[in-house]
Amino acid sequence: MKPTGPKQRLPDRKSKVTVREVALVAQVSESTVSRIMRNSSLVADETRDRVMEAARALGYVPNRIAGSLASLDPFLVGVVIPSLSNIVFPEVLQGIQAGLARSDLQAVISTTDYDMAREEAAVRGILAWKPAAILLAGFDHTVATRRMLDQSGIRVVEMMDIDSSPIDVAVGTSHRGAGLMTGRHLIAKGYRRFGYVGHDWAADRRARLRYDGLCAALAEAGLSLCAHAICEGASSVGAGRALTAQIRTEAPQVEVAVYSNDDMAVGGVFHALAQGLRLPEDFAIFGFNGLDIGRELPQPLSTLRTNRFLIGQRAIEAILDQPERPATPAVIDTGFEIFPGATA
Amino acid sequence: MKPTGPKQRLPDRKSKVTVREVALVAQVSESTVSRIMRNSSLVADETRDRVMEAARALGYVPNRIAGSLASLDPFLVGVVIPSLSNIVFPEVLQGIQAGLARSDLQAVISTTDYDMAREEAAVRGILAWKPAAILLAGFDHTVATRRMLDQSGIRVVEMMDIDSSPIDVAVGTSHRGAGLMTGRHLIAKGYRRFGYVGHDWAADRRARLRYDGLCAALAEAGLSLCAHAICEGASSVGAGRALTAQIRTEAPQVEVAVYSNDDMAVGGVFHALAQGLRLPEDFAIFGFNGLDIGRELPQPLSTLRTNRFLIGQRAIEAILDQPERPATPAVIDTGFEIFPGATA
DNA sequence: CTGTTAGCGCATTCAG
DNA sequence: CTGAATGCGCTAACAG
Repeated sequence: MKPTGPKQRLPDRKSKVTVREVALVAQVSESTVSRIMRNSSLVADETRDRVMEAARALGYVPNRIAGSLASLDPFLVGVVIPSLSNIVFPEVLQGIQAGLARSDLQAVISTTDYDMAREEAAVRGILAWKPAAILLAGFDHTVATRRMLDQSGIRVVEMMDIDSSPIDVAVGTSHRGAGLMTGRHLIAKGYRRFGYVGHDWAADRRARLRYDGLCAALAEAGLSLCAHAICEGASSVGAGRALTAQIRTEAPQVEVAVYSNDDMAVGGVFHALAQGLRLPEDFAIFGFNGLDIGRELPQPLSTLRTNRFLIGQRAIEAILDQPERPATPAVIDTGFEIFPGATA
Repeated sequence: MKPTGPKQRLPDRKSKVTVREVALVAQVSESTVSRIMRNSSLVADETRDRVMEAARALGYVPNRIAGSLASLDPFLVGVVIPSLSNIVFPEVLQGIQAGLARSDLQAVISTTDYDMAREEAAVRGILAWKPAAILLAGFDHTVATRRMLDQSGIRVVEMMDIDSSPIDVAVGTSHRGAGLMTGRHLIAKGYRRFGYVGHDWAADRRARLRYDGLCAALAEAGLSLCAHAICEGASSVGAGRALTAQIRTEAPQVEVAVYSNDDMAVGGVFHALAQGLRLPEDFAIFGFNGLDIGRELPQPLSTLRTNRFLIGQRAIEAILDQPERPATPAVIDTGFEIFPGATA
């Protein structure tokens, strides 16, 4: 009982099947296949079925490289972030992926290791794909990067921070404001002797902004920091733990330490735990970010919560809502809030 | 003193500058520009300089969409991972970015939320870009995904796990082996009453493999688990903490609990800390992954370390070393090791 | 509703 | 060493 109809052989591995093959099998023109693949209406159902069947049988996958070239429509969005080891960036990426889910855009992602020259290379490489938009972290870029971004005419989102003037649109929160709020909150709680435990500012300008805000708050109250402990390199639980030990030795009078972020602060809590210090009576700790881990500590970490997921999501929404670059730069503030916790 | 030569106006924002414009300005043919932009040798230095200058002045950015179409060379590599909220995946991405740094490939990244249908869509979307390779997590794919992957003929790397037969190449470690090693190690240390604290297996098959390995090790010694505590949904410090409280109540005889991963285990440590339990005398805790956080706990977490960064890096190296899919599937074992710690 | 005709911007033969 | 021609695979007007 062998069927007599034309047997459709499965395509060889790697044999490229294009609109042409599909059109031949379905007995229609290439344009018709193209229309159908792009859900263009105005196609007879019967034709559509025939074409879809042929496409399925052949395992046809439309070539977006060709499609994008022909239509000049963008199908990619570039993302350039400093790193993935700081948990906040994966969180931003989650928001980006969530925002992208309802569109047909895909993300090309590069990391720079906080190196502006690498950022420049990444931006150049991504612009070559004619993306719908490019998302970056922060406002520090080389002049060449800035020039490329500007000339590209595409939408540019500077994420995380809103303390400078954006090229196009900035999405994030005010880190100086966060520092200020931290200081005022702790002063209101009665603290007077402040310490600061931080990591390298060269790489992390936003940590510097928060520090500045904190100092401003102290100055308002006629106070100033009693002690500093700053490590080289990136923030980490280990560094926070070590620096806390150091500051406790060098400046035992400090009542409360403000940390550059929650990773560092968790290190501080671990030091306190290991030493049997009572928090916040013997020593108070205040972080920044509102990481999940902080909430699950034996005593929840006092910190200032920001929403990194929202930053990524809003960034995508902004470019989806308005694909053309507007005449004047905009700022989208994703805010922050004090999380009282129990360590300060 | 106005120069008389032809003034080169800076291009308008968005005015597309192509090889054509550069060729016109530099007084050469488009082919010559193309050669130079691609570092092809066989070009006179003088010509090269003239062209480069023109390109720079015009702010020319080669269009990779067109380039890729014309040359049929791939410039992208696709990455499809379940999520970014589990820290291990950003770590894998770090390795991927590191591996990519020395190549001219860029990564298109999609997340699936552990949904095989979304994985299928992501794979389809990425294959449309004709990537050099596609990197996935695990071995569970829809038949359609498998078919596309197979027919694409490109390199396919299945990451994380090496407990099944790969389509092309698998890079990761044996999770069943890890579970086995965990059980044997703890039995050798004298533990006899085991509990298990885990998260949802439906989403995380590797957790299941580790569990199976653990049970096998217990069976070898004529033992079996005294207690289970499993939560719905993803792993988290909070869940680990809550389930630890539960298992301590329901099965107080348990000497040691094996956790599905370090996030859960850290939650267990926090519970112990909050309850004033002595680790490991009153209760012992063993994790999986070897996250940084575990090492900085007041008592370092006993766990089994894997190297996620290495998985990503090796995956990229594999495809760079051998761009053609080999005849027979391969396995790259990135290994694991016991980290003794102090909690078990 | 469907087919035909032109490119998209570049890389790649080939000639010179 | 350089230029002219051809086409990558697809979409976008146009006709019909």
